[in-house]
Amino acid sequence: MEEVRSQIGEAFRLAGELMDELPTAQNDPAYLAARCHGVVHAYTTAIRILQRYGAPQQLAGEPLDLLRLRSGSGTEESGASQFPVEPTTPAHLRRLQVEPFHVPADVFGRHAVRAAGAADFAGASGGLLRRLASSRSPSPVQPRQGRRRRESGQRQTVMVPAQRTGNTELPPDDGYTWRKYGQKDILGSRYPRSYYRCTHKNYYGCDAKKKVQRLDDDPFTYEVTYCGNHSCLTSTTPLFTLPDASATTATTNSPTTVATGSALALAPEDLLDHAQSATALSTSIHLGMSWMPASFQSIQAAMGAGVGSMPMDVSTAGKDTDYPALDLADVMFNSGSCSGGSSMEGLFSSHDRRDF
DNA sequence: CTTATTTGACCTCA
DNA sequence: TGAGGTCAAATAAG
Repeated sequence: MEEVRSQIGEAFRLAGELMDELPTAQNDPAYLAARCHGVVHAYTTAIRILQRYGAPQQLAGEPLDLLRLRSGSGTEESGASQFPVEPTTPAHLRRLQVEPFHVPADVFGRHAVRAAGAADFAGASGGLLRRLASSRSPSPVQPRQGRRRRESGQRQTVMVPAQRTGNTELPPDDGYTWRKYGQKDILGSRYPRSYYRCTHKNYYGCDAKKKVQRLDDDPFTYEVTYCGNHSCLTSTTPLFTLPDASATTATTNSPTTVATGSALALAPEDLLDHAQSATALSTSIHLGMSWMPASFQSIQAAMGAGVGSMPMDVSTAGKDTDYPALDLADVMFNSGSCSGGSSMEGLFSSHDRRDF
């Protein structure tokens, strides 16, 4: 249940951040879409956890099913109307290596790597103080075992643009939560390389890791190398299958979001199954993504009328005024701050009493 | 109190 | 042998 709370809280937090960023990011639909992806992902993860606790499939899947696009009602199925991924310097987004490995789709989000970036590049604190302390009392170093570097099996390198709003020095987020465990100056590189592993390593034995390094010739682009698969709970959730993943709009989306629209944890064969069979979950998410473009127009419209009214604008601007998803959105966006306190209780007080 | 970050030291491998 | 990857103590932050 803690994980559910965590995921729901994360979704609220992301939604709150998204609201805060709307004024500055309103002209960046690709970024906004990525942020919305993050919110959906958090909720989806919570749903999957709840399903493990025995929530009926139908009930647990409802919120996402509510996102399902009424295929007959819109024009979103045409490639040209897929959400407008900004052609952000395609050269920066190209994939360097193509191996049977897949990176998360949400490379533009930024919630997961907490505060690492600022500290990374500002060069903070603890280490220096510790150095001073340890210099006074150098402890004998015990030989340690198990530092294996081998397992260079699955590896994938992608180029990710730095954030274009807020703190551009924050390393890119990919929808997972990472914990930094090292930083290294690389020979011939102006910028250090940071090493991250999955936050859930200790809980789920998740071995996913990534290296993040800024490019020498383009400090606003990060080279992110993913190593290993996520085996943790949240990360096994197929993140997003972007609309074109199954066919139609390969030319309209950025290479990164197109080619990498699946979770790390998915093996190639899984991806095929994933794309072909379109499981309930992925379908819901998938269609939920398709729901975004129309919303953007509403968001843009809402900008002029005041952000606070956005949820209602979304509901009224959409073709389907009975979009049940809007109830979810309404809850999300009307929940006030992302701190989640009272609104979270409002949502889950009854569940808590059920003592999962 | 718990969790994340920093960073020097240590380990592996080319 | 040295570059790159990892560990873990010290520390910061919430």
